[in-house]
Amino acid sequence: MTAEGKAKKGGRIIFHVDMNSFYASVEIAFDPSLKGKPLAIAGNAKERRGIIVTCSYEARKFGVKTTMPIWQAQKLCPKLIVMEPNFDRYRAASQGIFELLRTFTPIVEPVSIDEGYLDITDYCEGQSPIKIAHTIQERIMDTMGLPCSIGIAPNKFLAKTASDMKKPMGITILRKREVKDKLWPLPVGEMHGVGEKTAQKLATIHIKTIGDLANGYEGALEKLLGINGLRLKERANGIDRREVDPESIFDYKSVGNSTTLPRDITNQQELFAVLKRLSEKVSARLKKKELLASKVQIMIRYKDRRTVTRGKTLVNPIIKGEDLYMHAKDLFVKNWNGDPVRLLGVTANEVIEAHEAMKQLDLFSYTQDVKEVKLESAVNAITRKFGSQIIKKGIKIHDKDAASNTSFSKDFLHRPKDDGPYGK
DNA sequence: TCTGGGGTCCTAGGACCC
DNA sequence: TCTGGGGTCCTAGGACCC
Repeated sequence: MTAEGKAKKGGRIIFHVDMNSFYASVEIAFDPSLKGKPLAIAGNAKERRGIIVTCSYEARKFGVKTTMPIWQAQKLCPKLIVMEPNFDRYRAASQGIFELLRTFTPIVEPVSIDEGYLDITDYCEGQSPIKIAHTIQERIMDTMGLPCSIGIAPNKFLAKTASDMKKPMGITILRKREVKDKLWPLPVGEMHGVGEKTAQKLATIHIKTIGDLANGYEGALEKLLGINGLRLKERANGIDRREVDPESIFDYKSVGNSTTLPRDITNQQELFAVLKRLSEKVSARLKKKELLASKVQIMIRYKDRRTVTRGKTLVNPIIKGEDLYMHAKDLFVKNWNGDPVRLLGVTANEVIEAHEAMKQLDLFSYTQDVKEVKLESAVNAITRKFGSQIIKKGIKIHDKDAASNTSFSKDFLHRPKDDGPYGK
């Protein structure tokens, strides 16, 4: 059947492109002398409590794994080279990759710094999907020196599952009719969307494999896992109706920063100082994205890892560091029980677009560069005049023109994907 | 010497209203 | 004497992912 025929029938051709050991690969591409050596990227490399974020395949041979504490990794591999992450470098590489991907189809949905979905159904131009996948893989390698794996399937779930099956530099096709043979025999915990807790719950109703889940009784699944139980059953049967959405990247819900302290702290002034620093960080990121916070939330994790979150809704949306700090501090003093603190976090929730808010209210012309606008005073003026509710209601979330100008501006601060259960 | 930091989505339970 | 029932909205916590 031709690509056109498939599209008419409703069948899609979805790619999932997944960079292999992304941070480590970028470092190696940047400094080729690292090639062939066991390399690990670790957050907080100098502090205690640092963990491995990602590592090269050479390091994996020693048993080094993502989320492993640094000291443990070094015990397994004494020659391990440990580097701190260079996020700017990774973001730049990521931008290059997604720009390249967009030359194949405009329907590209980045899901994190190192992976994304493509819908190439209407952009094959007579070529076979597998040939296109090879071209993509080669181009990313030739132009940036970075390896990736690609999954090809009729939907997102199967494409993602497929990209995990062969690493590094794999290309895997997963057809719906192959689900029974290739997925059903696997332990249910290897499915995307089934973590440790869900796998434990499923075991209580004797669901151990993906096949068990695919044939599970819907009533029991819904009782056990809610709506997610039904969704998981569908996925286990190879069904996933989610579309590849290029706009989803501009849909921010929250912006937050948190930090695990080098040691547990009980001194209130010290904790205030940390909250202040976090508030400034969040503020800087909000300003960069031209967003305002309608809610502020803090997170406190105690020595025993018990974690408490507390938030409040604001009358007027805020963006300034001092404002965020004021509310964070207030939440903290009202909710801290005095125990030693291990982690603190500050998050801006229910963020709204300042640009859109202002545009909507016609206080600024459409073409005016927001960067020239004195955002804070403008926002204060708006909220004084109209109140935050009006701003919220006036927002148009998606705007193609605004979106294209800020292409790739989304912060990709996620840990790159570790090679999954099928990884070698 | 255990276990980071960035997110999203879902749910239970309470407040409130009629 | 022993207290409705439905709906909505909000908050905090949990599960999951990269």
